[in-house]
Amino acid sequence: MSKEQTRRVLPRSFYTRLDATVIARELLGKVIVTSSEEGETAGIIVETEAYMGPDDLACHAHSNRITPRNKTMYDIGGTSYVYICYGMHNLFNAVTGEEGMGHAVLIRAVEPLLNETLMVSRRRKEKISPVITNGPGKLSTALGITKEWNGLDLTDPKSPIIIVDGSLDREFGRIDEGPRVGMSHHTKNCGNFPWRFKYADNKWTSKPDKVSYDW
DNA sequence: CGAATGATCGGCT
DNA sequence: GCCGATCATTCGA
Repeated sequence: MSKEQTRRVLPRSFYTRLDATVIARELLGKVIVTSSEEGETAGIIVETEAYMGPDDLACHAHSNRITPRNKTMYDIGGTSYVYICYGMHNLFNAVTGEEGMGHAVLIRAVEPLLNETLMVSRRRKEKISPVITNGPGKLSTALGITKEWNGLDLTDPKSPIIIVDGSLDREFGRIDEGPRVGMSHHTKNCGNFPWRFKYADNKWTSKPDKVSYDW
């Protein structure tokens, strides 16, 4: 990563604000940069979901419960929270809020920006297409994110994973809001909170691509 | 210690 | 659209 990009790492103050839905929205268009021995890769965030602490039944931090898995969710905003889902997928979140709050933003899709070749090969595919990064598990594979990167400081330029303000000369258009994905068993209340954010006209977003309240 | 459960994905119909 | 893979994690006995 260039010196110029390093200067644009999102600062702590970006993450420690309230609430997570604001940050989830503002993370759209920002850039995740990862580095490993394999090389450097980067993607533009095009889809996010907010998870908010004790009152959000779908959040790992609901009811303020603390377990070995979710404890980094209570760290200060700007920390990475990576966990294994369905026994095989690494899901990447940016912790938000102050220490102890248990808020985070899940990154659900990115648009490849740097080193498509490495991302395609990590996904064991032949060519670049949205299937490389259009899901939370997929983008982690493409960017080389594993649970070993849980608890890292996303605001430290020396971290293997950081989020920068790409200052991209791009117009991303309208933002869709809708219910979060995978909430079918949370129909009680939190299931239909409109805490999923995505660019309406970007082909790199995940499925289901329809934003609906028909349930 | 055993059973149940996923903030998913990919293959198949 | 449906379904099985696959296992870390959590919870209860």
